[in-house]
Amino acid sequence: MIDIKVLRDDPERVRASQLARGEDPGVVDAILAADERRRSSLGEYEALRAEQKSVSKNVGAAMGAFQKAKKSDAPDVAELEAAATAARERAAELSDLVKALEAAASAAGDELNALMRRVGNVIVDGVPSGGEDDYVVLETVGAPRDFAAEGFEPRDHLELGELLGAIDMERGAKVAGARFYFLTGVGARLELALLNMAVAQAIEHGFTPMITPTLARPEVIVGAGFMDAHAEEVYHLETDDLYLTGTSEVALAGYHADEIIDLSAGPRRYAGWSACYRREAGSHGKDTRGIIRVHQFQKVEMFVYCRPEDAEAEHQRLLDWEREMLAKIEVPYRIIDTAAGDLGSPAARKFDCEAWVPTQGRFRELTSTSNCTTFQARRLNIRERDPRGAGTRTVATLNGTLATTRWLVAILENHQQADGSVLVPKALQPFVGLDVLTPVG
RNA sequence: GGAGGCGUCGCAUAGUGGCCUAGUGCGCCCGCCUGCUAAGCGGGUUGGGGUUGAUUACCCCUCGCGGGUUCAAAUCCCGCCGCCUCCGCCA
Repeated sequence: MIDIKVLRDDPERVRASQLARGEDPGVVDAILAADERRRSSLGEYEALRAEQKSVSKNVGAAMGAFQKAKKSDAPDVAELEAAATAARERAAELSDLVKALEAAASAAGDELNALMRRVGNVIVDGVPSGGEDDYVVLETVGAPRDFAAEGFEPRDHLELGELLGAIDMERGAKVAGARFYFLTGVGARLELALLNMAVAQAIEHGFTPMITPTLARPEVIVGAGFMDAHAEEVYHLETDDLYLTGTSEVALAGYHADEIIDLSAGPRRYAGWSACYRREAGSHGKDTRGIIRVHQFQKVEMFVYCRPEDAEAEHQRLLDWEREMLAKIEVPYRIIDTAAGDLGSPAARKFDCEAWVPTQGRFRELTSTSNCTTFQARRLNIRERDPRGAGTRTVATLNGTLATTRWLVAILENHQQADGSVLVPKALQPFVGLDVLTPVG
């Protein structure tokens, strides 16, 4: 949810953001009108409610006087009773009116909220306009290996995984269906090593490691923004009305929901380790081979709560920490600035790091870091004491990937040798306990 | 799975239909007093929204959350969430 004050003060900025996202800028005017209706409706209700309260208080006094007279058999009992009854009747009329006005005000509020929910976060200046293909490449790091010059045809990650006894797709399908898999032997070791290296790096940079719930209540999923564009992506457990989270971002965003947190000592940085579940609806036939696109995987995710004015600098830091991880696995990659239309509603800017996958001859996303500014925190009601004075204000949230199961694809393919063995990148060696993965008999 | 209890301001607690504009204590903040500190004294101390150009000020909502009964709800009723106790079951 964006800040309605921004929309009131600078509607043009919101219109421009909507246009860049390829969404309806007209919703801005609809919101301004609905906001006007809500405020006048609320004013009417509150005025009458104030009157009703004072009248009702008089009823209390009249009733008191009457009861007292009745007890002491005073001569004016009948008059007092009549007065009390009359006052009560008048209060009853007012009460009905107030109820009607309250309903109207609440309906006007609902209408405004419904419109507000349709607006994505206001993009950060500089985000490219357009859709999925309109990203801007910010930097390319490293160069792809020339396998032709080395004299062999690279094997894809699944072929390597099977040679090494690291990946078993067939049995994954037998147990859980398509897009499920077993990591076995060195595959399991490699994933644990990667995730442990990510956690170690996070700790080194002051993050608090977290192991999070992977089921979340509806309000947390909605608050984190996963019921907008990703609604079809989320597994739902109907009997319990819980959702399987597609990333620990959900749990970490919900962690401080409805709290006023203290950021005076700097950002709160969490590194969440969790299994992630995605339905991959609508991607039938895409990436069906191997572990590139699967229903369940592991991820270490950075999640930060910080002051709104620090969010852009923090976003750069998250990107730097992602780059540090990518450097450790020694694969070529590029960084893209995602276009507005491909951001998803909570993000104001998103950088993806995409690693080179030799057998596909293209870059594939390994990390994604989003600056959600105050959008996510506003929905989840996460605030801080305003350092500039009285009151509270909404904090900013950001997230970014440190490692996922998909990274194994890039590691295996980029470090393979002609005989099907795979060299373990130096930084990863102490975590795996091996220098090289060799094919099994 | 069954039975019961509880949820009030940062913390502790009072409040069982109108005197609640939610009291009291602790903590915290401001001031006074005081060689210093402590004590003492006085004041302040939930959050959200609205009116106003802004300040002051005023108004509405907020006693876990959402409904309902009533002229009037912290208080009565219903649902949900959370915590606790006992029994059963599983490990």
